[in-house]
Amino acid sequence: MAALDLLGRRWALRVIWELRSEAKRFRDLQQSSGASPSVLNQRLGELKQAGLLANTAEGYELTHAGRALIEAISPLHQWAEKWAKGLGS
Amino acid sequence: MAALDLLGRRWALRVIWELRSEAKRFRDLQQSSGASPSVLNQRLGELKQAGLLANTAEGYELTHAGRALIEAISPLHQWAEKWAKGLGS
DNA sequence: CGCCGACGCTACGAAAAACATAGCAGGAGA
DNA sequence: TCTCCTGCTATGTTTTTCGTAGCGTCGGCG
Repeated sequence: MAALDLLGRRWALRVIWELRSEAKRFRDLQQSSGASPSVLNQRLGELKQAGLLANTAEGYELTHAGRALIEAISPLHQWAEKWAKGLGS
Repeated sequence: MAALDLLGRRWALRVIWELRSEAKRFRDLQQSSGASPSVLNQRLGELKQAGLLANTAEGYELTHAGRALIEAISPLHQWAEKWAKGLGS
């Protein structure tokens, strides 16, 4: 899983996740994710170079590869929800 | 995705991944993952508390919840392989 | 008993990553 | 020109991770 080197970095998966349904602007990503601008910019650069997202006129949005990643993450998301509920028990 | 707070930390997913097929000892995990003992111990504590793994007589191994996570990660793994190949093009 | 190795883990200082905050440069509109 | 929004950078501080060394315990084995 070499992809973990990229996606394991802080905010990387989070940014992808934030863009799952719509394009967002730099400052919006900053707010909704909570990352500081320097790191956010760094991650955006890395993810852009990895071909997962692109900066369009509407802001940052996922590429085809990025949307494929979202689908691959979907089971993980479902697991996360179940797991979060189970923590209280 | 609150689970990202836990799994997004460095080595967290990696440790889970290393345990996917068999139990491993502390030092083995250290070697195969590459994490330093202090962080590894920290992550192991967090993951243990999260109920994803346990320290048995055979070493660290995944719990039921941990194995469920592995299954949830599986599509991500497949995506990662395709993506890694596509980077060269 | 004493010695040895493997075990999980901790301590320590150094390096790297992420932090919060302030501010820059460019473009659009009034 | 003035103002606002855009993406982004600069700075100094805090947090995280790193690399290495070493501790305490336990089970064999002589």
